[in-house]
Amino acid sequence: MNSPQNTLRERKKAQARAHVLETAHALFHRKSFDATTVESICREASISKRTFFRYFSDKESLVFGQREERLATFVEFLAEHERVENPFDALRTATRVFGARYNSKKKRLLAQQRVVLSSPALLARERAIDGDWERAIAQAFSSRSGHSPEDDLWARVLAGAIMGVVRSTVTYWFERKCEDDLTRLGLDALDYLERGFPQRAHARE
Amino acid sequence: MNSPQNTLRERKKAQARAHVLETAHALFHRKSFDATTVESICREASISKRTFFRYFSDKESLVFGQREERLATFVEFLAEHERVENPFDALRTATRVFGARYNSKKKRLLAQQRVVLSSPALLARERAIDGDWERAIAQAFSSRSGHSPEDDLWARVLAGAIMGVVRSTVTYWFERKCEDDLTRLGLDALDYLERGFPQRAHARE
DNA sequence: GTGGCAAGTGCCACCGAGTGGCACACAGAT
DNA sequence: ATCTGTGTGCCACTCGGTGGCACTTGCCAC
Repeated sequence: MNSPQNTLRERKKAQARAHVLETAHALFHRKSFDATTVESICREASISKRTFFRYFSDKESLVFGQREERLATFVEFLAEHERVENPFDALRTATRVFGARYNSKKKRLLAQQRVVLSSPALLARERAIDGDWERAIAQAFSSRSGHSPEDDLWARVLAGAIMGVVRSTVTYWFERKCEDDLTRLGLDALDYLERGFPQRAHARE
Repeated sequence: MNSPQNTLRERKKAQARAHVLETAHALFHRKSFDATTVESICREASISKRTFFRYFSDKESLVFGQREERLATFVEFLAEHERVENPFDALRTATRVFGARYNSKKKRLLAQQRVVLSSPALLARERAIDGDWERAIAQAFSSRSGHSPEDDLWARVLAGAIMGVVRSTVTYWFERKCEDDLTRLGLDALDYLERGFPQRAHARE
């Protein structure tokens, strides 16, 4: 339909965008996100500030640029699968697919996460993005059964729990340098949700 | 130890702070959070901008001022109870206490939520604050048993799930004008976590 | 090719949030 | 009455982000 890469205009645009992104991340690496001003990025990339904000809506979207597309991919995937599988099976399938995908991108993801961790604003934004995912999940599950308030509540609470375990799992994975198997961690977390959280021994005396 | 309200200085200060808060919320009500500039608040409250930022670290903390204290209260409560109860029982007790507290403050909470909903920045910040709660919960549960990585992961995933269901539950409660019994909703959500999420009938054909 | 059109860019002035610094005011102790 | 330290006002400044306008440059019709 669109996303044409053929005309010279489009190619130049994409190239310029990529160039800005590259220099920006180089600067974030050298200094930190907060300590890097938009102006310095523009200087380095030989672009005007005004133009920068035509490419990127935010300074923050230098970091989270691809997330919207990722969400779209995920929503599509989920809508596809929840048609034939029950919610948890659909999520398990998603975990396998996306877990494998992330497992193979460890280096890039770790570098990105280093940037995110360096700025409170980015951490906040990350959580806000989780909210979008949560809403998407809730809607997928809510539309599968009737639309009574109870079903709606059930879907939203489940969606909240899912994003909660996903975020904490991924954070754990990052902290351990992505050495664990993300798919395994994710599937375990989903089992907790489906079958209930097991009690730990009460080790205090 | 501290929090002295006796000297004239302190009284004046507290009064000034309260006055700013009052006028600010009045303005947020008239216009919206984003459409209200700090300067206009200062003008209305007869205070200088510089002084404003000595009272409030942020424009946003005009809205979220009490949350830090709430978190402290909650953490204290949780630390107290997880010493003698298992995690879920402690959470159930907390749900009863805090649910009752919130149920009795519906009006104030709804007004505040109206403000929060009017600004994406506030919604993001709200989620960031949830992150603080999540960390606090995870730490309380993690310190109860050994500190093996597995226990740690378990505690953090549970904490993520808890905040996920709490947030979605409270959001639902707000959307329905706080007409439901918050304690009941909260306890149901906790049951989901402890015993697993029930399957809904597959209503599609 | 040439000329016109529209997309893309640069520049400048501007806004709003937040900070640093300094001079002044004022409550409280002596 | 005076000294002292806290709190306040004011000013200038930084940084992210926007509006507006002039200008360049790729694209397309002729």
